[in-house]
Amino acid sequence: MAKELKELTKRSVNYSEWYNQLVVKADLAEQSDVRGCMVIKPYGYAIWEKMQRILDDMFKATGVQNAYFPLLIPKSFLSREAEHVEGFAKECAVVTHYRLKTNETHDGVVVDPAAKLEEELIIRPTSETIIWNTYKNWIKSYRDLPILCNQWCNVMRWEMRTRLFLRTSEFLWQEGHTAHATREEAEERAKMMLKVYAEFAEKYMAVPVVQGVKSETERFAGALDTYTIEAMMQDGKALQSGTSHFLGQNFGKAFEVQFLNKDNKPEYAWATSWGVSTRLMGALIMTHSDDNGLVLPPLLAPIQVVIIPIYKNEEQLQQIDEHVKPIQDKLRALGISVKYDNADNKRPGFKFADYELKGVPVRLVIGARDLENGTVEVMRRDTLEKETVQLEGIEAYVKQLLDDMQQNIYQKAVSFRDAHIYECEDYEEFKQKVKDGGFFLCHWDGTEETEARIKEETQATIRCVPFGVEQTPGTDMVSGKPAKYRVIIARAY
RNA sequence: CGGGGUAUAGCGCAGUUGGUAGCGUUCCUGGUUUGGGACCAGGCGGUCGCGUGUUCGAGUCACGCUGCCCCGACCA
Repeated sequence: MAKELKELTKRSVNYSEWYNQLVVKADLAEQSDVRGCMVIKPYGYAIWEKMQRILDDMFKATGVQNAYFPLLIPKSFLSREAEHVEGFAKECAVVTHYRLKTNETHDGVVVDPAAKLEEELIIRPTSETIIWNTYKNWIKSYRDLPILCNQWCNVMRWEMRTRLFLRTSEFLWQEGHTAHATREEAEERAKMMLKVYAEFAEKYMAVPVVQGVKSETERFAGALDTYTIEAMMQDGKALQSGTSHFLGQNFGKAFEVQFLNKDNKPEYAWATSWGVSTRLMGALIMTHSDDNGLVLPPLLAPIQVVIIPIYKNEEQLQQIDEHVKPIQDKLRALGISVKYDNADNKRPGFKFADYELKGVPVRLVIGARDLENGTVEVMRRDTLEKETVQLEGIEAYVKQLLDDMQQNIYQKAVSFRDAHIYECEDYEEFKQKVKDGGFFLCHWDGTEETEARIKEETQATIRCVPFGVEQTPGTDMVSGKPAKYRVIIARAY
């Protein structure tokens, strides 16, 4: 075990491989035998659960309620909205039969051809269609609006190439779907949810994000506007971490969702949808981790503090066991999750390395030396600094330390990102620099041609038109045409 | 679906001009250890991806198939 874990590739050598090994060795997830699918292991799932719980509370604070809609979508639903079907058709899993039978040699099963479905069912790649088909029955009057539903579920998109957490055929996510009486209200909701995502990313995940709006080509299939949060990974590539779509009346019209307004006139409902997925786990891992393994922000760490005893014999261990109990109780009283690892089959050095690999924020070490002096050794995962402190008041010390670490991890990520955002006016210079990663603030003439050319020549794409950036008109670096504003261009996952 | 690689023990690998399977690690047992990934001794574990061919004989050679990995296209 020991040496096997030690062989974590350095980030600088091969970022992709480092990421893969980290996910597996930190016990977060592994590749399933099922093509393109992922097994999320208990430790990884514990982080996802924490994220879910926080997000869920944030949604509810804005009036959203949870609901659940079917996994299977009749094929015809998907074709109601032209752009939507165009966007997803190529990656849908299709259910064609409902029964198996034993084969002729009785040593296996085959699909029963007699059980062919009249209309094929699609495993949802996203639920706009089935939800709007349902909303049709729910919405008659302006008094029925708004409808603010969210569902936690799995979806399936048959991707060509998959990567743990970042892109898997099946993934877990939440998808919110709202219906409104006015355009303004829907647009406001779409922007509101983007803010929720941004706040969650920065406050809890300690992942700084750029908020913005997508260009037309990068827009969600069927949306009028797609708002996005873009995070920067440690290799300088962008990761689209959450999106919120203003869908206009496209789905209202496609599914004939009409309501009578105050003037007793029929109108189509206005829609939004928004989602974040287990991809956020990828963002979390790639933003903070180092060559020793995972670094978790305290607010999301399943284990915030691990206590490790150092002992020479059984008697000493018992002494330490007794000694640790009140410390554990005091920490727990402050809402801190603590694990005391007095397992006898692993040596301290192994435990140190293992909990670092798993990103546990704080480690307390207690040995004979500490028993005598009334002290404890404290190690913080973000800086790997060790310090010996008095046991008296340790709980307050740790509490403060966890708060500091949350801030420090965030600040570190902000500094990294800001150091890799460049304003760029020259296309040749851009082509050179973009290979090494980073976000490039460039003037864009707004044409698809320019966008396509950049993508083809550099593999970089327009991530978004950023909010909160002072925009001045300029000249497009590719076409030389006038540009109204700057966009963020980067290579992306 | 293109371009490149790879397939041998749970994992990571070696295997020479073809001669009948090996190393490291994990795991199990016992003992000594324990302030940064312990050591010693013993043990379990393999139709060499699948198929066909060449040969007295194939992990090794030839042909076909399949899986996986990496790089593109697609995408949260």
